[in-house]
Order: sequence, then structure tokens, then C-alpha cells
Amino acid sequence: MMDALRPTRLWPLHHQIGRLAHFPVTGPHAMESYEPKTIEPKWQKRWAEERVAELDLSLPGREYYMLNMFPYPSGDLHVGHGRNYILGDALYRWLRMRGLAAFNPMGWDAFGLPAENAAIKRGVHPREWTLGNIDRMKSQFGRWGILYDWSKEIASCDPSYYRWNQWLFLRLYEKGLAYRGRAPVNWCPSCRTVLANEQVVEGRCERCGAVVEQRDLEQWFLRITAYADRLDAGLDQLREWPEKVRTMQRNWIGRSVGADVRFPVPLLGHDLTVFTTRPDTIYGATFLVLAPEHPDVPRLVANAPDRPAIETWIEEVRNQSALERQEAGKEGRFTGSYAVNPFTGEQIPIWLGNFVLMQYGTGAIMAVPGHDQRDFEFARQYGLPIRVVVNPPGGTLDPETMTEAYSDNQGGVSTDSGPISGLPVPEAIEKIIEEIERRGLGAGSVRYRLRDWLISRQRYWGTPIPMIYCEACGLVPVPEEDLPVELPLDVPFTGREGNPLEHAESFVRTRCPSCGGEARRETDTMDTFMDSSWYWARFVSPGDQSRIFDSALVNRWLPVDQYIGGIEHAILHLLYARFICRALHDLGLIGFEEPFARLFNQGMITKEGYRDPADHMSWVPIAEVDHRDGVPFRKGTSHELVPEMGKMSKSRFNVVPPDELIDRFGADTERVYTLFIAPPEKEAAWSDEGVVGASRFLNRVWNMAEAIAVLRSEAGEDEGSRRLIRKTHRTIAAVSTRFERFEFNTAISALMELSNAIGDYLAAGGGSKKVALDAYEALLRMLHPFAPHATEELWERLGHRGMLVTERWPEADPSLMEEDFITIVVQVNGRLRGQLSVPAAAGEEEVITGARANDRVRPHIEGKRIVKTIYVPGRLVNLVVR
RNA sequence: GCGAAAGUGGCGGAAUUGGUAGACGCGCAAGAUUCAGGAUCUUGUGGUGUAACAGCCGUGGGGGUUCGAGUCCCCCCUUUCGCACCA
Repeated sequence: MMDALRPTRLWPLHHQIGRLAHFPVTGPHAMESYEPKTIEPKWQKRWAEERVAELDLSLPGREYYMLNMFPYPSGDLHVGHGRNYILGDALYRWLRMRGLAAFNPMGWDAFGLPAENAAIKRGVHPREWTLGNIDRMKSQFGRWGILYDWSKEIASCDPSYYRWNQWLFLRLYEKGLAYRGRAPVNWCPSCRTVLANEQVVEGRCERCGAVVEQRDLEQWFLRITAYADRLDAGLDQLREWPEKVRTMQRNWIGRSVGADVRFPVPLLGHDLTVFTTRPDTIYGATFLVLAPEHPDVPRLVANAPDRPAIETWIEEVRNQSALERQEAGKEGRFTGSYAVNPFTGEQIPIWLGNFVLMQYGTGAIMAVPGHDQRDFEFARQYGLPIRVVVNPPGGTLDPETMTEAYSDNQGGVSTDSGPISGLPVPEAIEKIIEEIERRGLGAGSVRYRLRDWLISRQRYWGTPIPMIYCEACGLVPVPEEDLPVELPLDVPFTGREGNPLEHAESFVRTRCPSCGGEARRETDTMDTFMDSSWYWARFVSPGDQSRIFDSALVNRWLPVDQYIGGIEHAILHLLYARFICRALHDLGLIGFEEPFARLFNQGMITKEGYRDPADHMSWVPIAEVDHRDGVPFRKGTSHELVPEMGKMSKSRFNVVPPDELIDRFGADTERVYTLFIAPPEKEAAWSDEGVVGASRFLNRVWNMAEAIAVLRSEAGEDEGSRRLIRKTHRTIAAVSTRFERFEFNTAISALMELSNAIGDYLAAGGGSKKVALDAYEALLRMLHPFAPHATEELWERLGHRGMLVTERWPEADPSLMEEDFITIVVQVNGRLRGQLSVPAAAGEEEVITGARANDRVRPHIEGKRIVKTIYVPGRLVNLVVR
């Protein structure tokens, strides 16, 4: 008995055994080879005919609403897009197999600029272009074997959808949440429309990359700022969202706590209000700085000695784009006027500064150069006084010699600051706000970086904003019964500046709903992000003619349990949807404030690009092979210049079209490879060779069926059978948890291991048919979400029916997962040092030898179980038992 | 500059969270099959070393904690991502 036991590292010798030596089988059990081209269309057809994914939402059942962000139908789908939907489909099929009534709808974010650009370039109407793309994409989804409940399909460009977009707009208008206002706005010269702040990234258009200009225009806005506090607070509840997205939203909303303080300005006859997060430093406020756009500026500069020069400068700054302004560095001008610091009583100069933003706070700041880096730099540049009113812990600062502002708001202690002197900063802030309020100089306040959502677009292919301009009555909303305001189809697309809708006279000219007189329609259309901000609710009742959605169903099925989409919407779509969800809540239409309970962001798929080899190249290490006496050996690593990995795009010539891939290997192979390639949240580099591995895997699984069919033995008591049973149940347990954690790549690798184990079992010969079949069927069931066609087909050939519909996810039996263990209690010099367990199949002596053949260690066998690794003093220590 | 995450074979990536580092797959090598190529199958594959074992070195670099560190702590370096005049 003793000799059977050995240290674990010596065990797995069975790997030497050949795996699939006698495949394939010939004779009566022979099966044709794996032909995805035949079986995939067969199953796709059957799923469509049997409407397996259609769900009657009114029926009772365990609800689970999963949703992939609905795509823009751009027409060109590549394997990178596929990842998103394949991932969702795998999840969906898994949910179904776990017995959940899972709802998985799909629709089209079908308004947008590319359609209109295609119209200008190629003369095809945006509608035709869009609908054609929808058709193509839909059939692509089919070829991937992706199941959606198409009975709930929606397209945002369909009047039956955008009608409710307009309806919602009118409700928001009634509530004061939609308004028309004049403001400096972002203008994209290339897209020839205004943009929301969220669509400007580093001063450039998020869509096309053009530098955005500032224009003063009258536009439609949604008052998202009214929800700033709730949107910020709500982020705390979103525990199942990626931390990254929450952080990005939090930064974007930019909540700051501080105080509004009024500084008297004798010249103006009224005060200038500033917002500060550091009211405790007010004794160090040695000047004020105003944004050049501040409304009081004209009067403040009236008496300046060099007034014309200042006015020229102001004009210059105002005409700069945000990007240019920032690149210019800090610049300012003295207005010639003074304010009074209400706490020190001093006269302090009022400056203008290009770094002060009119859109944030009050457009005016109190400058505390001792304790704010920006103010410090400005003060140094223009020779303005610096005063220290906060000391660092245990020290003091010299304003003459300091090289940067001291802005720590935790450790510092106020000094030379009247009533708050000597207080630590947090207390000083509290106390000074009380003092400000007591003296009537202002109040504590909270400010947000978030600005209102500009939803007007001067483009054709979008939801018309349902408003009418009447000479007599002014702005008049379109009455609800006149909805939808339909987009006219006979509109010329010239590509010239200005909205094509403006030239559609039949659309523009209308009657005032209020007085009946001649009136003009609004020609702006809505930002397409408006369409996508509530579509997730429309899916439960997509055909409803009488209301935006069925609130009862929405409240039953929503929030969305699992939302899947790209990180690029971390702020845009996801912030707007959260906002509109709250607005719908406040309109009494839904009973929750967060639309998406769980969020998952899949990573991009990249591939080597070939467009511009000189530009996008990088050094990568490659093996350097040399020959010694004619024998090649690896000498070392050298480097080679190769094109960089990049996002797939036509312009980079690195698009992998799914059609070719499916023709050659089948959709199941693409699915398996796509999910196997890397953790799904990570960026993944596509490799054409790598696909072969997935193909081989599926082929092996396919071929196993016949090898199992020829088995005869029914016994399964040998160690090999027990090993396979263990492996099966461990795999079930592992794959189940990995599904829960979205670890699809390791789930597939675990399935590959199981298939290898079955292969080993078969190759060893004389195995039990029952054992092999149990393992194989478990493998097929777990493989179904990844390779639905092949597994359905095999399942049917095994004499079963309906993998997806009738089969359940396998259950792991923990009692079959572990080997029989004996516990060895280890004593050293009579003292208990712990216990370790080793497989019962092993023997005792060698463990002792392994654990240290030493008479100080005395094993004591005590039955079964307990896996534990222990330390035994001495040289030989670690014994890990699997 | 600030913040976050991450650095593991030739490559994509594993490691049940402190316990056999490199699972699984690609690539590569040898063999089988094939007229040939491709495809397929078998075996091997971190480095070094050996006839083969053994041994030694190995998770960006340097320290530390621990019987034991890819994993924990400290200091660097690098990369990626977010934020960046938001008062």
C-alpha cells in the first residue's frame, strides 16, 4: 500500500498516453465529418421557425432582461462587432439553460449622420441606406447563430418609434426640462451641426475629430443639470457597474462643495459673486478674476486707461476655441476696477483671465495665489500679491520664496484669518461658511461641472423637434394628437451648410395650433442620443400605438438585469439614459431611477493594420534562430518592425469580415475563438492562425461521438473512470462560476480540458460507455452557449431533442468532485503540527518520505477528507494535494 | 501633473486569491499521413544544463514580510486608460 503514495508532483503520468489514436472510426458507427456549412443553416432555420427566443412578457416566469446596446446600422460588421453580440448570445443561452425566462430583444439606433452623408455622397436616401443596412446586419446576426426576440424589434427611425420620442420631448417641455436658449455652443464645422458637451473630446468632435468651434446660437437644451445631484448620488448604488465607468461619470458631473461669496464692487453698485471650494482661504484672496464673457465686464473696463486694448483682447479670447484658449496659457488683463474683500476690508483689483470659465460657477473667482496653483501662477505672472493664510502642519510658508501654492485641504491650519485662525482646514471651512451666512455675504453651495444637454442638431436624419414658431403666439408645442411630426422624404441632399429640412417648404410651412395662423416648424432634429436614452423601455411593448410604453410591464421587467456594450458610452449614452430614466420616473411612468442594474463593457478586437506602414509601426520581439552544425536552435530574441495593432476599420485595411470566416470554419468556430481569445473586457488581438485552434477543438468534439458509440463496457469502477467523473464534475463547477463572472475565455479552456480528458479516456481503451457518455453530454451542454449549432446537431444525433429548449445546465455533484482522501495528522516531537490530506489511492510511506522521512514526523491516519496544506518544520515542507 | 489599472514563455493568456508558475490555445520542432502543398493526427516545447536524470535560474527592477510570494508591504521603471485650468 505504501508504494502507491507519492508526492503530487509526480502523479499525472497518464498524459503520456496517446489521445485519439483510433479516431476516426469506420464501420457502422462512422459519422460524416463536421460540416458547419450544412448544419449551421439547418439550426438557424429551425430556431427561427420555432421562434425559440420569442417571449410572451405577460406570462409569469422568472424574469431576466438582458440587453446589448442597440447598434447603429452602419452596414459594415466585422468580427470586432461580433464579440459584443456573441458574448451576449452565449450569456442568453446560458440563462435559458438555467431555466430563466430571459428576454433578449434587439433594435436599431437608426438615425444619424452617416446615413445622411451617404445620401450626399451617393444619392441614396438615408432611409433606404439605413433599412438596407438593417437587413444586412440582421442576416449577419442570423449567421452568427444569435437569438433575439425579433417580435420586439424597434428602429428609432420608424415614425412609430420617434413619435414617442417627440411625445417625451413635449412632456419634458411641459416640465421645464426642455427649453430653447441662447448660449455659446460647440459647433463642428465638418458635421455642420452643434454638439453636446459630451460629444466634444479634448476640444474635438467625438465623431469626426474636427476641432470644435464656439458659436453663440439659440438651441434646444434638456435640463440635465436639474438632475446633477441625483445622477451623482445614484452612482453609489450602481455596485454592479465597472468602477471605471462610475468614476468617469462622477468626474463628468463634477460635484464640488463650497460657498458662493459676494464681493462688493463700488463702481457697479452691486456685488460680484464668486464660487469657491476653499472659503477658508478668503483672507488670502488678493484679487478677483472674471471670465472675459462675464456680463459685468463692459462696465468694469469702462474706466480702464487702455480700454481699447482690453476690448480687443476680450474679443480675441472670445473667438478662440476651447482648445486654443487652453494652449495659449494663462493670460489676463486688469480691468482698472476694484472690489472689496468683505473679510479683510481691503480693496482688491479685478482682473480678467482666459482661464476662468463663464460656464462654470459664476464665471468669477476669488484668487488666492497662496493656496491655489492656478492663482499662484497668474499672480507670479502679473506681479500680484501672494498671501499665506494656511500653514502646513508644523511649519510656515514664505510668500516670497514659495515655488508653488500650498493647497492641501486636509492637513493645513488656518492662519492670519480672523475668527478661523488656528483651525484645521476642514473645520475652518465649516466655520467660515457659518460666518459668511451670518454676515449675509453668501451661503454654502454645491456646484456641478455638468452642463445642460444640447439636443438640437441642424441635420435631417433625426427626430424632428415637435415645435412650431408662430408670429402671433410665439413658440407653440405640436399638440399630442398631431404626432408624429413626420420627416418628409422628398428632401434634396446637397451637402451645403444648413439643414436640408429648411428647404422642405411643405414641411416648414404649417399652421399655428393655437391661433391657426401661418407658422413655421422647427427644423432642428434631436440628437440621436435622445432616441437611445429610453429605447430599453420600449422593448416591452414595441407596437403600442397609444402610449410610450406599458408601464406595468416595464416595472415588472426592468431595470435591465444585464446591459452589455462598449466603454465608449461610459458618459454619453449611459449618462443620458440615467437622466431620462429619472425624468420618466418623475413623470410617473416608471417606478425606478436606474435603468441598468448591471453593466458590462466588452473590449475591442484589434488587428495589425496595414494602411500606413511608415506611421503605425512598432518593434516587436521575435525569435532569432541560428544553426549550429546544421541544427537550428534559438539563439535569442531580435526585433522586427511590424504594423501596430489597431481598431478594425476599413481605412486601416485590417477588417476581418465574418462572412469569409464563417464560410471557411463556421460560425461556431468564430464564436468559440472570439470568446476564447482573451478576457472579454480586455482588448484582444485577432489572429487568423488562432482561429484554427477553435476549429480543431470543435472537430475533436465532433469526432468523439462515434468513438464513444463503439464503447461496450458498462463498468466504470476503475481509477481512470473515476478520474473522468471527477474531471467532469469539477468542470461543471468551474464553468458555472466562470459564466457568472463573465470569464468566458477560461470557461472554454476548461471545456477543452474536459474534451482532452475524454480523449485520454477513450485512447486508454476499455472505458465505460456510460462514464464516457456522461462526460461527453455534460461537455456538449456546457459547450452549447459557445457552439450552439454543433452541439444541437450532436445532441440530436445522440437521440435527444432540443438542446436549448429542453436541456438544462448540468449540475455538479460535489461528492464526485474530490478524490477519496485520507487525512494525515502530522506531529513533530509529539506536538501536533497540523494535518494534511492525500489521495486515498496514494500510500502512506512515500508521503512521509516526501514530507520528510524523518522519525520526528509521525503520520496518523484518520479517515477521509480535508484538503489542507501545512507546514512541517524541517527541510521538506509543502505538499499540495489536488 | 493628478487618479486608477496592469507588467508572467516567441504570442494570446491561466494560476481555485499566500501553496507544483506557465492551464488552455497559437506558434515552433520531430514523427505519422500525403505525389506535393495545405489540412489532419501523435509527441515535445520557460531558460540553462545533461547521453538521460539531477542541478541551477526564472512572473519589469531593487528591497522586505513569510516555512513558502506572480500573489502581501516599501521604493523605483514601463505601459495602458481616465481626468487635466471646473476655482
